[in-house]
Amino acid sequence: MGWRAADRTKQTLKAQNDDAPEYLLEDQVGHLLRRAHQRHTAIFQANIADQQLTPLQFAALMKLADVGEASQNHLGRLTAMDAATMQGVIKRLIARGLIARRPDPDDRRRLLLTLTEDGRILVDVATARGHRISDETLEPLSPSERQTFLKLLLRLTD
Amino acid sequence: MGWRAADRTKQTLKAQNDDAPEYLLEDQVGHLLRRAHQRHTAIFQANIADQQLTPLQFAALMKLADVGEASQNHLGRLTAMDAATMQGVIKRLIARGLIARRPDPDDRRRLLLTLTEDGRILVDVATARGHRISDETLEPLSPSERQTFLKLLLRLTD
DNA sequence: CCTGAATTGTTCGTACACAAACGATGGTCG
DNA sequence: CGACCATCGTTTGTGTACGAACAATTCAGG
Repeated sequence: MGWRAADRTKQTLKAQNDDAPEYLLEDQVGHLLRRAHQRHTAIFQANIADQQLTPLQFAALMKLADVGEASQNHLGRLTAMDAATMQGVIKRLIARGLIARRPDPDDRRRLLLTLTEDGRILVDVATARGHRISDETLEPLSPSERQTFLKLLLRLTD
Repeated sequence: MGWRAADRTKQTLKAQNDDAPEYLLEDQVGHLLRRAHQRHTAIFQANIADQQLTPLQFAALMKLADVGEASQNHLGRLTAMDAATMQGVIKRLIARGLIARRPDPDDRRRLLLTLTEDGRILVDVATARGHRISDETLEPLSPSERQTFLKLLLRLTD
């Protein structure tokens, strides 16, 4: 169709002459957040003692150590994980014997999660690593910049 | 050596009485980066015109519109995607007819990628959406705070 | 020229991430 | 009491993310 070719010409000219609506990927928050998160997980992998432990598994363990006992969904909310995602994370942690699951006597829908002895040991070892990972992630910033950044980042988190 | 045992005791006491070495998940950069990224992708989903288009597919399209033509690996580097990840992203974009692939005459290992006419049309429509998505993601911050945040975030991105 | 190192694209396996639908259970309110 | 609705855990399907291994190709050095 003739109009198609005409349109394409116009489009090409517009793209060449007018760069007002331009979109630079490297300036977009989403892309920067994704890259910063990528860098953080790489730092995590390099510094966490246990090579099998992932950031989400680590978060679940630490939070469980914090609250002592919680149902899957509750722990998921505390760690910002989807129920379906939590399903897989918990399954792998149970398979490794780091957490245990027992039915809630007061609510037969719920499964209560607790750390096992091995889980508690791992948490003790990994806590220092966690702080080191956070430090190394923020290493490009000065102390005051870190504080500013974390304050602003928190406000972009619902 | 005596000072060693003394130090360890001091550490243990410190750990028991003082909760300085405690680990609060919600204060850790990695967790905050993850949650901010989650929130951004939710905003993306809600605001991008095409419901099938994902953030990564969008990034690949926009970058390809920017550079005109690139091999898979090259486009992957430009968009911070692993070669294996790029594989899947490109496959889906080709299946939807948004990009085309042809062999590089100068290097038979390479496959050159370009936008199709449909891809170019989608890019034109989605550019405004992309800016709106970035704005809405940064909405909790004031203009000067946004500038500060983006500057600091960029420095945490290798 | 020719052998070894590097690059390109592919596949496989594991682990998030989330929408959607499901059965089982629990609480509420008429 | 009984219908209704919310919540809990599970499964399925699609789409990132990346390490690892692979064949084909290119390139650099001797």
